Amino acid sequence: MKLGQATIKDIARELNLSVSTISRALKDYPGINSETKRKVKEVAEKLNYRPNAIALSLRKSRSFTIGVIIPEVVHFFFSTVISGIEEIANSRGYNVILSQSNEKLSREISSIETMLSNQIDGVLVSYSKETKDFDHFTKVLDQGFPIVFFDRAPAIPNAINVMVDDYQGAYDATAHLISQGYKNIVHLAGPKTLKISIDRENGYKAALEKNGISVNPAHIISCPLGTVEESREMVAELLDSLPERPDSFFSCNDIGAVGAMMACRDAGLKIPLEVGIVGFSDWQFCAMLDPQLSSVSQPGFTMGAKATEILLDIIEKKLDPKTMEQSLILETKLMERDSSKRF
Amino acid sequence: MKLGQATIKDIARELNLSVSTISRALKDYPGINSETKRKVKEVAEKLNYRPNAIALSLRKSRSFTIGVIIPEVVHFFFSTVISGIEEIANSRGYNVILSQSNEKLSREISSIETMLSNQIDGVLVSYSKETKDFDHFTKVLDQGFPIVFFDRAPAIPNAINVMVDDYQGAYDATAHLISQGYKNIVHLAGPKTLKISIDRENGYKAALEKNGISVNPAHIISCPLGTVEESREMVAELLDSLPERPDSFFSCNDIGAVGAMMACRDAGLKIPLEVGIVGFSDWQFCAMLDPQLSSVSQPGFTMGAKATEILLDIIEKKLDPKTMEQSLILETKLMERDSSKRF
DNA sequence: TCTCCGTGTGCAATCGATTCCAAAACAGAA
DNA sequence: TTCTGTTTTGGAATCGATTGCACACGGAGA
Repeated sequence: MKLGQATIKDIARELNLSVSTISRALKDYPGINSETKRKVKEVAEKLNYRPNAIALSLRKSRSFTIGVIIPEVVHFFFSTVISGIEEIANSRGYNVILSQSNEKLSREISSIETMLSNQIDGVLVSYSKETKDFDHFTKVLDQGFPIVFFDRAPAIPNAINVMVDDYQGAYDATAHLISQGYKNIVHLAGPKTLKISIDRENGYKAALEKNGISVNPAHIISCPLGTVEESREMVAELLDSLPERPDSFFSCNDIGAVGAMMACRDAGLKIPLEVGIVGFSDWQFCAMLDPQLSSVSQPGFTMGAKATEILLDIIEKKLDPKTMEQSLILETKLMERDSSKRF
Repeated sequence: MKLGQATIKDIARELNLSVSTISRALKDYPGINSETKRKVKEVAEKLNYRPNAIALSLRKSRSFTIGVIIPEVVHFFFSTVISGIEEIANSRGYNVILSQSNEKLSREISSIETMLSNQIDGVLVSYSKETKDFDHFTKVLDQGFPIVFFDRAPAIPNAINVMVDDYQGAYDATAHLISQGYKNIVHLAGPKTLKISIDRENGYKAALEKNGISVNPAHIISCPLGTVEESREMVAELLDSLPERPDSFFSCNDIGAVGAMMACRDAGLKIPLEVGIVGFSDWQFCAMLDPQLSSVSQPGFTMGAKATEILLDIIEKKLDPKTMEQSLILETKLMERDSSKRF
C-alpha cells in the first residue's frame, strides 16, 4: 500500500476509470452503472479510502469546523460549556477547535487570527478579563463572519450573546438570604470589566432595596483575583473591622464563598446559625462541602449547546443575524443548601 | 471589498502581477524587486489579506493540527491535561481539535475517523472505559500515523504512553496511612478495564505487604461508577457489616473519598481521629473540604504538555517512535492534609 | 551586432475532490 | 445502414498557494 492515505486517484488507477467517475460512484450519483459503483466501492474499501476533508474545505470554502475561544479550560463552568458545544457541534457534523486565552488579550487576538486563517466557519467567544476594546471582533463581524458570544457579553451593538440571567440569579440569592432572616448581607463582587460582575452586584442591590434594606457601600467588597485566599482575608478583616458584624455573604463566585466560609469558621462563627453563605456557579464541590454550600446554578452545558445551535444556524443560513433576537438569556436556579438555611 | 477573504489573486489583479510573484514577494524570496515587494505587502495589508491555511494544508499534506480524544472535558484532571496540551501546541504553531468520547467506544471510533479525514498530523488519546479492543488505533498506528496515549495506557505493543506512576502514588498513600497508625485500610477500587485502576490497587497491596499487613480481600471494594453516592453507600454498608471496623480508606479517586468521608460522618466517626481518608487526583476542592482531604496529586498540566511535546517531535521527525522510550512516567505527589493526619 | 549573464517575472503543474460540459458507446427504430 | 436517443464515462476547470522551469529584458563584453 502506498504511504499516506489512498485518494480518489488511486481508485481510478486501479480500475482504469477517470476520477470523475469514481467521485460520482462514491456519492451514488445517478447515471453511473451500478456494476461500476459496486466495484468502485469495493476498491475504496480495500484501499481504506477516506475522503480528504481538507480538499473538500478548499473547494467548498467551508471547513465544517468552528472555533472556541475561552479564558481557561480548567474552570468547572467553562468545561461544562465546552461539553455542551462539543455535543451539538459533533452531532451536526462539525469539528471544534479550541483555544484558551488565559485571560490575555494578546492571545485572544492571535487565536482568532489563526482560526480565521484556518477557514473556520464561525466562532464562539467568551472574552478575557483584559479585553476592553473589541475591535478585533467587530472587524471580522463587519465582514459578515459569524460570531456568538457566551457568558461574557461584549459592548458591541448587534452582537449575538448567550448568557445567564446574572441579575436575577443574584437577586434570588440575596432575597433568599433575606427570607432566612439575615440582615447584614455582604456582597463579594467580581472585576468590573465583566458585565456579569456588574449584573450580579445590581441584582444584589435590587433585592436589598426591594426588601426595604438600604445598600451599604461598605458591604460591597471587591475581590478581583477570585482566589480562596483573597476572599478569606477580606472577610476576616471585615469581621474584625465593621461596627456591626455581617451576618451573611453573597459571593459572586463559589471560590469566594469558600473563602468566606473559612474565614467565618476561623472566627468561630456557626454556619448557618450565625452566618449564612451563598455562592454563584454551583460548582461540583458545593454539595461536597460541610455544610453544603448554597449556590446559584448556571446551566453551562445548555449555554454551550444553545450558543452552538445559534452559531450553526447562522452558518447554515437558517438564521439571519440581522433580524434575530440579539440575546438569549438562560435562567439560573438557586440551589438552597445548608450554608444558608436557618429554618 | 469582495465578500469573503482576499486571496493572493486579488492582490495580483490589483497590481497586474502574477500570483507567483505575489507569493514570492510575501515570503521575501530573493530575486524579487524590493519595490515590488513593498507594493505587494502594502496591498496585502490594505485588502486585509490572510493566507488560506486550508490551501497550504492541501499542498503540504500537513494541517498543523493535532487531535485530542478524551473521555470527558468536565473532569478536573482532564481539563488540566487539555490546558497543558493547548499550551504547547499553541506555542509550536499547532491547532488543537477536541473530541470527547463520553466514555463511549463508538464515539471514540467515529472521532478518530473524522479527525483522520481532516488530515490531522497526529492525535493524543485517553481511551474510554468501554474500550477493550484497540484495533481502531493499531490500524492507523501501523500506517505510521503518530499517536500518543496519555493517562490510560492501552495494551498495544510499542505504543507511546505518558502516564503518572499510579502504582507508586497508591503505594505512598497507603504507606502514609500506615505511618499514621491506621491498620484496617480499605481500598475503594476503580473499574478493572483501566490499567490505572489495577496499578493503584497493586500499589495499595504492595504497601500493605511491605509493612507486614496481609491483604484482606474484603477490604477491596469495587466502585465502578465513581459517584459520591456509590461510595457513600458502599462505605456505610461496610462500616455496618465488617466484624472489625475499618479505620481508614484509600480511594482510587477523590469523588470516592468524599463519599467515604460522608458515610463516616453519618456514622458519627471523627476524621482523622477515628478514620483516616486519602483520595487520588487532588482535585481543586480537596483543600476546600473540612477537614481538608489528603490526596495523591497528579501532574495533569505536565502530562498534557509532555505528551504534546513527544507527539510534535514525532510529527516533525525529531523523534523516531521505533527507537524511543515507549513510556514516560510522571511522578505523583502525596498531599498530606487533615483527613489523614493524626499526629 | 551577436552572445552571455543576471535580474525580475510569468506559466503551469500540483495537492484531492467536485461538477459542468462534452463525448463515447450502445440500443433500437427507420 | 444510418439516425436518434439514452446510458455511461472522460476532460478540464476550480478552490488558494507554492515552486521548478522558462522567458523577457537590459547591459556588458567580444
